[in-house]
Amino acid sequence: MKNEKIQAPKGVREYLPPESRGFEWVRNQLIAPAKLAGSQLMELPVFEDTSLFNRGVGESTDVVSKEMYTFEDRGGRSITLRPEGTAGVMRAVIESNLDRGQLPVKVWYSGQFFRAERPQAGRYRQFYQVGIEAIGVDDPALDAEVIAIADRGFKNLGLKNYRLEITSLGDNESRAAHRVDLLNYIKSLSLDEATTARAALNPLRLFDDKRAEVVEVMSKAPLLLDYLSDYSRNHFAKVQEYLNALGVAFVINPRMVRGLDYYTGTTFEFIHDGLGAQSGIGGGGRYDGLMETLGGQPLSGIGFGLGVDRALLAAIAEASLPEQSFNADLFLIALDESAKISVLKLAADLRIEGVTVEVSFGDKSLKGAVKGADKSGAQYLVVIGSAELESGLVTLKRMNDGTSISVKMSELKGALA
RNA sequence: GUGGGCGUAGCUCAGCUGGUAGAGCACUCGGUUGUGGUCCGAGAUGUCGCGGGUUCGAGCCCCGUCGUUCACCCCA
Repeated sequence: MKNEKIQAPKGVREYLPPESRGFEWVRNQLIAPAKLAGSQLMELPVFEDTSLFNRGVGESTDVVSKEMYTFEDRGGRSITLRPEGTAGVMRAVIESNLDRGQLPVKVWYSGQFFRAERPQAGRYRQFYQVGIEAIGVDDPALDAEVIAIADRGFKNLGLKNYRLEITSLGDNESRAAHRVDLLNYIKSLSLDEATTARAALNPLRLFDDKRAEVVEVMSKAPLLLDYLSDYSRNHFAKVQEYLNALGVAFVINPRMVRGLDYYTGTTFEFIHDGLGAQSGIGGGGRYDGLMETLGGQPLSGIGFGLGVDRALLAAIAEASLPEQSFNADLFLIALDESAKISVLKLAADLRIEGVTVEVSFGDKSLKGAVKGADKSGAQYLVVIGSAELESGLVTLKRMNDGTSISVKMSELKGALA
């Protein structure tokens, strides 16, 4: 009776060797600019009280209304696997009073997020993001810096075939004025029921509809950018001025819609053209009311989330992923049982010195073991048997050209250079 | 939640108008005593996703189901 194999849950993307090297590299490259800018790590739980997302992300969003992994724990509490990162950061900041010191609070995070969507190219039920948040200061220069940090991350990957789109969603005053006119405009259209329902939840969402007829009528709809208050307009103009000064290329997309309700003011998205339908590789924006909504001080903040899975796909699409082969410096083979202890000890000693050493295991023939050394990509090979143990001399073989020299076992490290 | 494509050896796939399965790569062993890559030889491996139906006979046809993938919706 054979046991059935267990598969990974639907929609998860795993990164196994050797591909995991690319994933690791991409994640490190994406977050490096944030560290250079003074952000510090925040390690957060992957599950939170469900109400955090209901309140923070917004009940009207698809993310909350139909894509959350929500379950009851053994104490009867409603728990949700985090679908995004910002709400959790805010919760932790408020809970631990991190906003009582020097502002802005600057943090970064990295990890898994979960949305119960139908999987697709570049869209997974468990996906990886790196992100930053800068909380407590409403300065357009900070907006520009945050955007530039994200842009730098993508440039670190060698990506070229992407664009940065920005817009401003304005302050409450701006949006209220626009909303009246937009709703009136939408009312004048003859839209189907489902679309009208969407518009009632958030009229801006209609700008995101891909159907040709909807795109057509919405092209004449009033744009939020034309309703910005003086404060918001000046703020947005400053952001653009700084981005230009920093040499960060962008286009203004007045119809940009984001899927989370907390965004206000500066909002941005990075779009890559080589990924199929799921083209967004990162996005973010300012959120004025979020802290207060979650029970904290009325502080503004700005942040972004970058999709590691999609950034990796983009790097692969652009062939910008560097060769990430893992090469040990040295490969050791024990010829017989009597040499095993010496080999293990030698490997351990060399590793303390910072040398990467692999050891052959198992009852392989010498030929098989050397073949293993070859496949490992190790630069050098040493075989140890009774002769070596007696003389203290080993044959150091350079694998790429097959040449070898005789060296003292105690001087191996120097010979590896 | 809706729709399309695809499930055959570890991987990539072939398999004619239905006659109880194949290639390449990878893997293991060998080609004289303690040294890989190339070459040569030998070898192991599949409940053809699963269940049912049609048929003398199904990898191939039909139905269902599960998985996977792409797209809609939405988003990283």
